Amino acid sequence: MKVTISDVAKKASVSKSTVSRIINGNHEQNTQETVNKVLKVIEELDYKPNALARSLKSTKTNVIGIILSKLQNQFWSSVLEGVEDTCRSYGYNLMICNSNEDGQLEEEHIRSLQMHQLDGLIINPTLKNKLLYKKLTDNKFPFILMNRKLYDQDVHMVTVDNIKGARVAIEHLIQTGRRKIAIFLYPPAEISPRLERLEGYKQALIKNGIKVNQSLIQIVGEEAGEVEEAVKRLLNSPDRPDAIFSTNNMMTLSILEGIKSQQIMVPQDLGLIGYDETVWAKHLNPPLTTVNQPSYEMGTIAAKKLIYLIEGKEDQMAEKVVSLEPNLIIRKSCGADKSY
Amino acid sequence: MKVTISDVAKKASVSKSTVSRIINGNHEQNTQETVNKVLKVIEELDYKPNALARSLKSTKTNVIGIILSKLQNQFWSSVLEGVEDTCRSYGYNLMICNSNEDGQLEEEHIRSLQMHQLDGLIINPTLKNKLLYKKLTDNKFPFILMNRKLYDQDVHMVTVDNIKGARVAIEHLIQTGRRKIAIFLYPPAEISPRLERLEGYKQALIKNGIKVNQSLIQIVGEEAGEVEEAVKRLLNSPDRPDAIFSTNNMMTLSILEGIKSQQIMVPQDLGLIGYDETVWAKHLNPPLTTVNQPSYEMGTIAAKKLIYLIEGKEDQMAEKVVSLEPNLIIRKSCGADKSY
DNA sequence: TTGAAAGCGCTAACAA
DNA sequence: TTGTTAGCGCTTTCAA
Repeated sequence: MKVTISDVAKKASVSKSTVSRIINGNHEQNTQETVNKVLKVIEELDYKPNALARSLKSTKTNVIGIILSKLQNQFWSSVLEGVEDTCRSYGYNLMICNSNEDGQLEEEHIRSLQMHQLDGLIINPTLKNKLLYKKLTDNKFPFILMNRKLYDQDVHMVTVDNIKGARVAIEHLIQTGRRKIAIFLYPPAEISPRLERLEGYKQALIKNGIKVNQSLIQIVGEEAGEVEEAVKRLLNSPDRPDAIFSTNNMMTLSILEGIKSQQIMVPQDLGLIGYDETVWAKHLNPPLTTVNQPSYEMGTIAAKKLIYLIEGKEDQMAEKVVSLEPNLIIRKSCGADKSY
Repeated sequence: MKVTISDVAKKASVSKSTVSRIINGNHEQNTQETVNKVLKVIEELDYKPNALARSLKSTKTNVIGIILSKLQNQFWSSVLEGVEDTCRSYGYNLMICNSNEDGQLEEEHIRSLQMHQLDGLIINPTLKNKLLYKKLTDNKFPFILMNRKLYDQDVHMVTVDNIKGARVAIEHLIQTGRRKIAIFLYPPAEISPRLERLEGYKQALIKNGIKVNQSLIQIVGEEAGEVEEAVKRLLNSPDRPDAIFSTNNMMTLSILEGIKSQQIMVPQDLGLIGYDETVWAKHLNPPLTTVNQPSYEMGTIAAKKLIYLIEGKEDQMAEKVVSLEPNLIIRKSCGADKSY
């Protein structure tokens, strides 16, 4: 049997309002006696306030939502941990959805989460239907976009400087003597991390007087095997590169696979830098040089931003668009460390 | 401005009950005319029913909760994906919490989730306070335990056969000529996957007439560096093993680290098998032989079980305790594949 | 075929 | 210091 505030009130011989005041900590005016009495009954009955009823009145649920895709990617599970930790420390619960990069699904999730009256939303947007975010803004619904930029709307975002991430990686390759550097990308479409990494790649080349060679820009599909095939093709072409820059951590594993099948040695014959630091990067053969993104911080910052927004503490909040800094973790795969 | 059922009713010149019937699909008795009229207004106003109010009446939220720890471990993110996919396909939302192996925190999460009137809970239990699960059972609160067994209570569980997982791994090592096989474990306490993996290890040895050597059973703490140290110590002791069985995927990376620092070759000098298949296992040097656990299935099964339980479809549900089968993925690190 | 009204469990304004 | 009451947005019984 569910125990409600009325049960507590009855058993303690007080009114519901008194109980309500006490469970909400507004008992400055109550006798210590009543407070103790009520607290005792709450304990005895193991009374748990119904958050639904409370929220219905207060129009505040203390629940936020997060819409992600590819949970299995370590980058995202790390972001999620950051969000979860922050939510807990601020007294919020978290609802999680997986959009799977499907715009339709993303829309359904947003709708469903709004029906549950969530206080706000953190989204890694699919960008398939930009009207979605526009509607949220129009409804004054608090939300934060993460990782991918929405260029033409003035919304809160937490991103990483992807131009810099790519530039630093490519410049490092150039400094250690590589000249024919290939970049591997999933189809950029309008996805800013992909576009920006390509941009950073080009900037670094141009700045160092190296001509951008279109055939070294490899845009590959996400189906199994496509990356391996592209690597093999490229390594056997006249444009064979002396280094590869991979822009995704899963993709890097496939690239390695492709390289190995060609009996090519990393880093002697080919330098390699991957995007995203992971637990396994340093255990690959050779240990992988990576561009590290502050994923956990991205989660904590997005969550804090959202909570400030919800609680009207815009003053405590950083700029509307936060851009985090990536950094290069140098190991052996890029060839800078000559101890092989 | 929030639009409520009253707004719709007013604008459509019908009563709230009529609107309610229509949004819930109970409009067999309504004129097609009224239905269309109301639907049109709902569209125009972009009306979204308030799930809080609805749930307050119906005492059903269509939200379930999951309490995990170590989200960053691929095993768990894969489980989570299974749960999420299943929830979506059955029309449930998912609240996620991280217990961080902290019994106190676990209790707070359960309490908080119950306050939110969740329909049920999936838990990877810390087992720090068994009364917690007892109370859930006493309250007839639907919940499923995952991965770790609760031995002395009759509850719903989805687990993997860890005795078998370990046995298969060890038997494979024995068959390929290893005799001095070490096992690395985090402190087992009452955690069934750890206890069972140790049990499977012993069973396999005994069955093959190999004496269990206590100094080859390495129980190591979870602090950074402890595993590496233990590996180094063991490899330089008189009891130096000819194979190592790692019982955790993170631990395996540390073991590899320790091995490398000793200039020992895997698998020539030392065979190695790790627990849990991961995206990176096949890319390690040498490619890692692993015991694969059906993690995604564990998630889907746990979620389905819970939903059946919530919806009173116990008949469609498998046994109260489901045990899944692990399988060995043979690569080079164990030494069976002699192509080195 | 539709509507009126009670009530889910809680909070808060107002009254005592 | 405490209680009474209205109402949050919805569903559902009962009546029309």
